[in-house]
Amino acid sequence: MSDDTTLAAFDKAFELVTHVAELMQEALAQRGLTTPKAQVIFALHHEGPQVQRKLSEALRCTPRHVTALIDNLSEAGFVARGPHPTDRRATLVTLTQQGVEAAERMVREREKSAEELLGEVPEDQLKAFIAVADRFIGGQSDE
Amino acid sequence: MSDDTTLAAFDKAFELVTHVAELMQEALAQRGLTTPKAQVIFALHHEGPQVQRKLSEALRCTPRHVTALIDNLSEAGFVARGPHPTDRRATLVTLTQQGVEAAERMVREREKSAEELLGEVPEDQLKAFIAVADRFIGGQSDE
DNA sequence: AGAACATCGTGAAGTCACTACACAATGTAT
DNA sequence: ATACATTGTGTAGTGACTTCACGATGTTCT
Repeated sequence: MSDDTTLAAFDKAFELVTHVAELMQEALAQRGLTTPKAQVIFALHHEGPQVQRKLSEALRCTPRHVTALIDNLSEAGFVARGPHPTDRRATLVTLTQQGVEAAERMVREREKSAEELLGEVPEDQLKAFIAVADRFIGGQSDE
Repeated sequence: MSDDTTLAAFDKAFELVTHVAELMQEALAQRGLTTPKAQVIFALHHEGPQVQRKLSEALRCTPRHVTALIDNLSEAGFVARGPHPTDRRATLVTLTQQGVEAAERMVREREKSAEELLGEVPEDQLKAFIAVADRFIGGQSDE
């Protein structure tokens, strides 16, 4: 059947992964960020201030590492620690003004990049892309 | 309003990247490998025995790191160091039997996974996927 | 109330992937 | 023969991330 195309599409997905991962890291590095740090900023941006424990779940890393991440981000001025209103063990992490601006800038750049890269692509192609991507994301057994 | 679809496709690409990267790492970890180690094995598999310097270019990492990688892979039995026929400074890295088997197994699994995941997808959708992926990748692919 | 236990964040220490620098051995050019 | 380039590796360091132990606080149970 279309085995060749199937394989080509499969390989292309890996190529895409490599390439996009690289692009993303470069873009973030330019702003002094790494992927997990950006994840923190995004999490705070659209979930609001959060406790570190919650962030560690969102990033799927240890609470200890979140401490380090927040140390780093707060030193760089993106976030700030504050007291939790009811639980005095917890600290509430909030985006600073600079953090909010960074988040918004990244959102705008996402839109700009999407338009630049895919603006001319016909809609049905995009939908096919999404459909195939969902195949990857959907069914899978790691065994 | 293909803008929405454009953004959706863009975001989907990132989702795909995250997901596939994870899948790949899990699959490799099961065999005691990491991404760069697997790259070494593949490079040797379809380029034949190579000098470390060459591998460092293929992996775009420092020669020093290749040394560490090969130390590791050779300890695990996947590759072996041998003398270079003409240049006595260089060592020639070769796949062991176990290394060859690992490479072949991974190739087979790639085919199996491709079939499982994308086997039922119509060819024109796959082609659209590839076309869109190429938009991301742009004008350049190394290798 | 007090004892027992769970939870939040962090210090200390370690692993792992990776880098920069220095260097000995070898190859190449003049 | 001298000078320089190149191959691989030791030493040392960074950065992301983990496990373990602990003090401070919150919760529950009698």
